[in-house]
Amino acid sequence: MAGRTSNPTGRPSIRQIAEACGVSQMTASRALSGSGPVAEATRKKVLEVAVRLNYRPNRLVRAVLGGRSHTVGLMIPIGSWFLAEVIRGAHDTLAEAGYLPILHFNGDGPGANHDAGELEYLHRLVEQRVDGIIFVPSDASIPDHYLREVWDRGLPLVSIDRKIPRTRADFSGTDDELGGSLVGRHLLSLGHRRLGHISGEPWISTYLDRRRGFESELAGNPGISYCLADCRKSDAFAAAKGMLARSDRPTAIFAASDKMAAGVYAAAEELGLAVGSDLSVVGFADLQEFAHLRPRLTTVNQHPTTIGSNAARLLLDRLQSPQRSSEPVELCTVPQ
Amino acid sequence: MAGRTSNPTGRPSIRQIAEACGVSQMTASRALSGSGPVAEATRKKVLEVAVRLNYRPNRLVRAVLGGRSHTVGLMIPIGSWFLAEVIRGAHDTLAEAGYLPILHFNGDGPGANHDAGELEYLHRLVEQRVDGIIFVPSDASIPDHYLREVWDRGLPLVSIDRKIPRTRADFSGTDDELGGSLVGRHLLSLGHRRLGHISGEPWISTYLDRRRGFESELAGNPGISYCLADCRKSDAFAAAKGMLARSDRPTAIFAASDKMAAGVYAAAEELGLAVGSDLSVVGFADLQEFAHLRPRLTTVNQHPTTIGSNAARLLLDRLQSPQRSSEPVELCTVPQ
DNA sequence: CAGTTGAATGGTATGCATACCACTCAGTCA
DNA sequence: TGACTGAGTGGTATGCATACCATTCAACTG
Repeated sequence: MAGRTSNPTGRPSIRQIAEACGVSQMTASRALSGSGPVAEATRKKVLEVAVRLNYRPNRLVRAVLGGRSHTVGLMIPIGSWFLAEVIRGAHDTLAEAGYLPILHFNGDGPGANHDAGELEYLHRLVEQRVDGIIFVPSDASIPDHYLREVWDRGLPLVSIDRKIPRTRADFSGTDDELGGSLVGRHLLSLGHRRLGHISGEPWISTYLDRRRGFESELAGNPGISYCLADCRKSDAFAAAKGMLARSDRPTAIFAASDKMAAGVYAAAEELGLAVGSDLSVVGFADLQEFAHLRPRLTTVNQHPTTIGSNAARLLLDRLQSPQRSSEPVELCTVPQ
Repeated sequence: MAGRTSNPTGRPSIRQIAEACGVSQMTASRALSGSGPVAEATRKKVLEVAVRLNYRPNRLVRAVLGGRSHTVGLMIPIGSWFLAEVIRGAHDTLAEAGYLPILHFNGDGPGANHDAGELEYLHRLVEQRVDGIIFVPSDASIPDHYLREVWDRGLPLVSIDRKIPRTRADFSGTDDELGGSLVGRHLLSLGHRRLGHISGEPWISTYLDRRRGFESELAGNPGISYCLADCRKSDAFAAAKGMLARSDRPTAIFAASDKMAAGVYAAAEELGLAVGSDLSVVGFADLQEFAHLRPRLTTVNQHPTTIGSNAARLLLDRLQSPQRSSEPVELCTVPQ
């Protein structure tokens, strides 16, 4: 029963329906979209034939005609549970608004080479005529020129997790400064007076903000000793070992990410220090990957699904009221 | 310098370029695609103007004309590290072949209600004219009628991780039977003679195959005592407790997934049994979420990126040589 | 010089849904 | 009866890149 009609694509178009019913394409279109007067008998017949032929309207054509594809580009590498949850949040909010997310990222996750891959990916999304782009800035210093290119096309941009300077992109992430100060308050309230902080790449806003919040919280208190290690994410183990080998070693360390916190655990183990009694460790992110660390890691929840959902919301707002002139918007989740 | 031309979408089309150069659209098209003879001077001018106007070809139009969108629907809920890695693998392989993945899944992950959401999502992907669909069957028994609808449109389908009966879909997953037998062999070689197995939902091929492999490995050996718990994923804790409370409790338990293995750990802890000495536990999946279990969980690596990549490869093969008649293909990664 | 290449170009149809216009025909009112 | 309404329908243009055909004009061949 392969009663396939003879159009090139082999899929039923509105024309097949019209021909099968003996009406014009226009009438069929009106009946299907309910956007005009159609005789009841005609409407019934068209709908019935549409169901029988398993007709589905072509969103691509609508996109070409209307100039909106109702798709959004997600340049988010799925490298961690955190980003996977961001994607989930963004997807759900977009889907509810009738938008579909197109995933396209630099395979190696944040930190991969930009100028080669990422720019090409961006172009592919533009060629696919996405209505906007949600992206995670890479670890490298951001070559924002190509983002400007996208903005110049009138495509709204939302950056996730990290703010990027000098670019007209909205932002969705955690209130990192508040998060850092919460950690400071927490450790002080536990009675710690010798504190350490292991920060990340110093050009990433995320780490700077957490550090600022943490340090400003300590600043008001007398009798505090504080040491700072300003390192790459992957060097946390070495940095922590250096910090813990000192005679006046800190009794509590705030690691700017959970991954670094795991490095601190490892360093403590190597030096024969017991996390929990000899040393308190606080992380940042509440990553599932580290949920089984023992003793359990104290950490800051960043609500990644909310971050993703907020990003989608920001984008949808731009799409629904395109006042291009308005300033970038920042939407932060409250940590912990 | 908003020298924007006056076309409705506000984005430069090939016509803008042609007009700006004083040539026909055809010549511009030829110059840009390099698909015909163009005078060197003309080509240079067209390319220069294209760069200046920041022209990008419209893939949607190409899709409408050619009947192929070069997009693939990914109905894969990002609920776990495993599936996130599958998505990553599929993305990378698709991207390399010039295809873009469109993500669309039932927000609640596997196990969510099918007939309502999932069918609508499927229709949305069809309306977006994806060239094929990669999907993860849900926990529920599969109502495959709507998949048949997709297949009838000529869209290739690939199912991930779980085989679904009576449906013409290719399959990419782990060789679960082999995996199960590997676990059996491993535990026997360690000298265990009292073995337990905690299996999952009995209508999911994954669990059945692992169990079959495991049991057939034990079958040839004399003097083995074996007990089986056939439960839902979430009941593993209770099942393990029941198993371990018996006087002839097993010395080794094979849990059909890492999550269940975590349940076994918890049960052992509650009963005062030490994992490692009193009890050996083996999981299945090698999930990052459970990488920090102590003592370290013995588990079977399923190579999720390879599974995703294989799924994409199967789909691309179908798209490149559309012999619709050929039988479903199964591509399995070798575990461990 | 008629005729044949072939490079370089333009013209037009294609796909598909929809916006906008025009038309027919019944019924209504002055 | 002529002018009007409005439901129901068809015609055609729209967007944009490309496939295919037709044309021009130069440089050749015989």
